[in-house]
Amino acid sequence: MREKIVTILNQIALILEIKGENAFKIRAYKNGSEIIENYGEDIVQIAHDGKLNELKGIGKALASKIEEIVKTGKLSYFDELKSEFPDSFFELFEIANLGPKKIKKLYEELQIDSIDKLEECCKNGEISKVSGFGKKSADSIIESILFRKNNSKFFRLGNIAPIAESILEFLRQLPQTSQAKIAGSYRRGKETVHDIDFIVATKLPNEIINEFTNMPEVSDVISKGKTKSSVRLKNGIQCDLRVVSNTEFPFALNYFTGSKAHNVRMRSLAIKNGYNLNEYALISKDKNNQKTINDESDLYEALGLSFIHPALREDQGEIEAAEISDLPKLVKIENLKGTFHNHTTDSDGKNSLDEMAKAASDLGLQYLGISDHSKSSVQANGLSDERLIKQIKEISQYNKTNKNDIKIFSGVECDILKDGSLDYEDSILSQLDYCVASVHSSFSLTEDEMTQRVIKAIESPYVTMIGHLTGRLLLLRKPYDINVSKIIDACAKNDTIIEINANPRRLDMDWRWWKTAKDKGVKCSINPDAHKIEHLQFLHFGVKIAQKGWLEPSDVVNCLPLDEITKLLKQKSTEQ
DNA sequence: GCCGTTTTCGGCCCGACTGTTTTCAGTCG
Repeated sequence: MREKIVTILNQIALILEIKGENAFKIRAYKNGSEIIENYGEDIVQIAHDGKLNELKGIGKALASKIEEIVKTGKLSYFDELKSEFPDSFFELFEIANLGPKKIKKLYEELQIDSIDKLEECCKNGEISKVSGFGKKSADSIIESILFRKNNSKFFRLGNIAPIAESILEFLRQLPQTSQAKIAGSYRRGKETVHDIDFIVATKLPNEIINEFTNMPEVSDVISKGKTKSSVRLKNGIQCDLRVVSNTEFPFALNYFTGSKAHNVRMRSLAIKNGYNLNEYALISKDKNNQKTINDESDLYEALGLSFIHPALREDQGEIEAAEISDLPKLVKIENLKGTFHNHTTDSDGKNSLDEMAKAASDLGLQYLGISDHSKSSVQANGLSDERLIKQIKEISQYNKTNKNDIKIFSGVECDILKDGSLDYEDSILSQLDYCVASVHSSFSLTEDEMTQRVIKAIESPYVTMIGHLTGRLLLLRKPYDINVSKIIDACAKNDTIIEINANPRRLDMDWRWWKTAKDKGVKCSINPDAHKIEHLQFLHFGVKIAQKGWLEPSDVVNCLPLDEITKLLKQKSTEQ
């Protein structure tokens, strides 16, 4: 439903652009679409309660439209607007360098209302009849169409992290570089990004830009100017470079880190304080009040704010919190003392218990939870009752040897069966230190059925935490229908932990929900879902997501040292 | 269409690059 609202509001904005409506009205719809997309609670519930216009940016008009969508599944205003255009029309906005003005022209003069027609008109040269479209435009449109066919628009954070970091390293070691950082949604730790933004401070911009466009990873140069350049890498992702002076660096870094909504707040705050803020400077209207800004924290301070961690810059209350120095002290990777969701060769992992234990110990962890698949996950070589009991004994033996100086907890990733029951009898589950319960089958239940199914598992005294709550695979598979808000309430009531599955394909539960969960007292466990030793590194992505969800070490159970986590797990098992 | 510590009207961020035309409009971030 959320997705539907987001799409409708967004498409209304596009149509209004075509119609040449007031730019601020268009912005209001785009804004509304983003607000709904990023809102951390149950938007359907809020709509039912008639509380939509309590959200900043959603006024009367948008609220009533969203309510109509929630109640009827459609919006008559939108249907009316849309009736003039075929569905395929909206594809045109996905073509790079084509915006509303050009699309309008193409539509009016050549009746282009789909990508197929657009491609045809570019190829047969007809497009040059329209003023403003030359050969270069036609070629670049054809190229964009081809790219869209071959690549999805977004990339997973985990997939591009290695190349992003290696390009950053390359830029940093250039003798002309004085500072370099990655900005954009990558820096904010978004789960998917559509480009990587680099900011470099130098006195020799031309040389930096030349080095950038000549990197071996580059497949083509999209643009190249005096202060900025864009390239496409061989793996398909776009990289943007901004070159600035040392003085401009903190402003450029801040501006291009965003988010857009955060920037708007920053700029209006600047105006309120008698400044003008842009990507190059903070200019005081009063010449005697010019501030010295050496880094981002100086900038925040100048605006009366404490430093806001990039992960929080989504205009989700961070500005208000920074004004009263009430920002969370975010969890960091070094706070993690152990982790729980990990597989071994006993089910579908690639490394043995001993290898996993050693790798975890090498990372400095004090404890490692082993949770292989349960028997219903036949495809993953799930453990039968006997094999699980055997593993429990092996782990107990292993702990006695104290090998690798790490404590192993005996767990299982237990399937939540279609009716919400668990994959083992209580007599087996009670022998474990903990249990991660996950859905691995029957994904297409209705929202109510799926929600009830998972709640039933949450209510089991043997379930310690819920694994990959929505089952989503980023850019591959949608989350299954589940009412996250109700799940959070059930977890709060039953003292059940929710995991952040740190596998970059999942990053589930979504960061947008964590603030709500935290406020309700639900604890988090950051788990790599490791199927081999290298996967333990996924914890880094999990921490980013936790940071985006405002989580502090005290919200994350695997920040507890060994003695305290042992106590917590025991407590849980004696409640039964 | 939204918003309000100048509050119900009047403002809402703006600079760089490209491709086209020939001084600028459109797009992007």
